[in-house]
Amino acid sequence: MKEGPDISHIAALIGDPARANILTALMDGRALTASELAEEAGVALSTASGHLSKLSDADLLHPRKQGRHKYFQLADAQVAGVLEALMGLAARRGATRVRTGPKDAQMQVARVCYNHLAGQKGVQMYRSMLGRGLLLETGEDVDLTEQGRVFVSDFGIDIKELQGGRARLCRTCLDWSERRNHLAGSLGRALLSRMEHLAWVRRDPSSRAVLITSVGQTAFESAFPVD
Amino acid sequence: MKEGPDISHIAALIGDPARANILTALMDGRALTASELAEEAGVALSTASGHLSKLSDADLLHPRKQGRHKYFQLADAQVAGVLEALMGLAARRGATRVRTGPKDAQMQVARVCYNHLAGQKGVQMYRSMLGRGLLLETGEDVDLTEQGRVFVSDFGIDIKELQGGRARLCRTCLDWSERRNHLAGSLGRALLSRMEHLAWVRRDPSSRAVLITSVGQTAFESAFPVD
DNA sequence: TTCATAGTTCGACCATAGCCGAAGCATTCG
DNA sequence: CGAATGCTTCGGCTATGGTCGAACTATGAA
Repeated sequence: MKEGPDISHIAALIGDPARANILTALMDGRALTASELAEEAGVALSTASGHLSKLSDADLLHPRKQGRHKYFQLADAQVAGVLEALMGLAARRGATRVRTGPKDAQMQVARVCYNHLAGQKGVQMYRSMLGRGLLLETGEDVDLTEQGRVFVSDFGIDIKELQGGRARLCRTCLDWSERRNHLAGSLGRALLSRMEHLAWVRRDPSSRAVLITSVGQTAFESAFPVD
Repeated sequence: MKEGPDISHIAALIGDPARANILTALMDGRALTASELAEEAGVALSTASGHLSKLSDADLLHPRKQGRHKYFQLADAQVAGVLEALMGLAARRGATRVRTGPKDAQMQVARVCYNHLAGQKGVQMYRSMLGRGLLLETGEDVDLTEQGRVFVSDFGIDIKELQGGRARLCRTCLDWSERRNHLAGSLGRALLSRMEHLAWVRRDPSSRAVLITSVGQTAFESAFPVD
């Protein structure tokens, strides 16, 4: 006896029905707010808040505050893997998910966030760059790899000039419709600007929507493919 | 809400410290008795018995009665996989294990159980045959594959003759020192008898120990290799 | 500034379930 | 046939922890 007690500790965290609902709701990698998770779990907000603290303390969740919201995400792929394995054992399906997002279809596809690209296309670009080794994700923040610098230069962007300013080159921003990261920072701004210049995209003057041209459609997909 | 509650149910089972101790003690695939598991978990036998029922009801454990003992084993590799994944997350080590087995070293290596081979060598033979597709394991019981029939015939055993008798051709028997299965049944008996005839082994007349000859040592390893 | 929304903390309540010892079966051994 | 061992069931105790509403803090909007 006196063994490592931690497997039981973690399993006990997952073992509460409310917490299990929270975790399964986050299984697809999105980030949800405390209120949404409370509803998902079927408990009061105060109760959910307690659960979310425990899950975060145990490093199963990764919380971030954005404005007056607090978004929660699974801490990493390993956590998702454990949940996956448990689901395999449980062999049950039918978790209902919250479908959340903006009403306007076009805004959901692509829009401007401050001055960089957001929406499905923004997330796609981020994930593509990450998956192909152009970006390095380190906890909260993100950076360009050497390979990424080459790619960006080839794209027609002068990195040295960007780094001159006070703004951070790369930053992550949580996409509020996709609930995933996309790229912000001066590089994010430069990429959108460059795509406008190449006539890949056109900004709708009356909204934040970004329209993708037919030439841009093809070019974007080949520049930022996702598996 | 109203989601599949089962991931929480299973996780809650693993989440109790006593049950987690029981499960980790079984992680290496051995089978242990209720009493041993009670000690391992650090609880009274009555308490452990309740835990073991719950784990068995949820199909995490596979119980078998043998004589007046009741042996418990992890239900399958998937269960072990989930525990493994949880341990990876918990990143803790140091579970102490019960070291159990007969005192006599030679008996532990190889001995006769009824009329078939038991001990390390018996388990090795069983696992080798299973791993190489000669044996088919189906729940409680076991059977020869077509490939296995060829192998056994080549070994000099007349299968048709064995099948004539009332006894079952293949049966599993739980090895009390290794706590794993080995092969019993008329085939198990025939294999031991054949190995005696080939002078691979010699039975100690004063005990149940089986002595392996030097020629047998080599031959056995090449006939029943394990990775 | 004032109001509304999002989240946290606190206090009180209460049910679940883990725990043990004692008694009851079942199986083997002498 | 007892006697001993291994396990299960039962009853009663206790504590852990999940739950909510209400009060409080922080951020953003009007």
